[in-house]
Amino acid sequence: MAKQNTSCNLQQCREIEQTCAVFNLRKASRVVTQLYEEMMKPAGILPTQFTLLVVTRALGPVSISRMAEVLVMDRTTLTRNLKPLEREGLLSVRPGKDDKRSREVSLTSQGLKKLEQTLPLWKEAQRRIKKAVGVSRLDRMLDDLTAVVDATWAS
Amino acid sequence: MAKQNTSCNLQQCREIEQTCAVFNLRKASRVVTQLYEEMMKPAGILPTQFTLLVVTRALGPVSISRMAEVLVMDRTTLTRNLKPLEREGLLSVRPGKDDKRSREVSLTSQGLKKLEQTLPLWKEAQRRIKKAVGVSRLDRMLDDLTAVVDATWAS
DNA sequence: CAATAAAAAGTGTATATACACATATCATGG
DNA sequence: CCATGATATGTGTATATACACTTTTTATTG
Repeated sequence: MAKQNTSCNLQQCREIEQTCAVFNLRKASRVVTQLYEEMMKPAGILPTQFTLLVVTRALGPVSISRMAEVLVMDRTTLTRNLKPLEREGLLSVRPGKDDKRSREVSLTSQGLKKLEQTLPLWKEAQRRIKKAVGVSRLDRMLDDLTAVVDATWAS
Repeated sequence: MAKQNTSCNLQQCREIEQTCAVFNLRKASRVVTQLYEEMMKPAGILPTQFTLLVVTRALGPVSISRMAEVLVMDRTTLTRNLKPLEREGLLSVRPGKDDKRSREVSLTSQGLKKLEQTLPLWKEAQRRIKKAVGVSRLDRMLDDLTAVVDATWAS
């Protein structure tokens, strides 16, 4: 009897592709990021950057650490991601008032303008993906994604 | 009457955070990637790299373009992502036999060994996330992620 | 108050991602 | 057979991501 490889045979590798959480999450992220990038191109902003503007608007002047916490993102990643937006004058990052260690991120008037300009494009992207996968499925997935973040973060 | 900002007010920005597909997908990707990275650390391999080994095993000797297609990843991204694995001797990338333009990716014996070594760690990571969010929810999410990829890719 | 621990942030390095552009090879029609 | 378009890949550049390490400032404690 020819002995099959017991571990990591073809069948098993196919199963991994289908069931691996990180692979499928990253794959979906790539695809959806592409869609939003395409839609937001007229505004000259990337979806990741749009997110930073939105969060800055929501949190008001906010420290980098606090913002990273909300984004569930490494602090140093955020520091670098702020750079292009700072350069474009959409955000300002200034020394904190009370605590000289901290720096506070604020939306500039240009940043607000960009936000307003991008909003309809974001809405159109949301409409597209809703239409493509269905509202109920999308809502369910958003709910599940939040659950995954909360549960994984906690563990 | 003090006029509120009609667009991009605080309330709206909070709603964007909660409903934005790309933001929530990327956030979940970050968190889950961290978990798998942590679990796979003993094997000295990153989850993204583990995925490439799995796909190479599943597809056998395969061209870069074909592999990128399966991964739903830009071809040039794959080219770069193969580099560390090639350097480590886990994959080989050699000129194609028939078509001199193409290059074929294969798993080396070291690569197979690494795959077998990492598999139990991957399983443990899968177990962890299943336990954290529940099997039914995870299965449902994987299903939805696939649907999103298919639907978005098509549109 | 001085020493020391804790907190906030930045930098060096490495990987992941994709677009625009360039190069090499293959296929096809005259 | 050769010109031309299609195909397979690589490179330059830019952003996204996080870890290890460092620096600066604040808080704690003896």
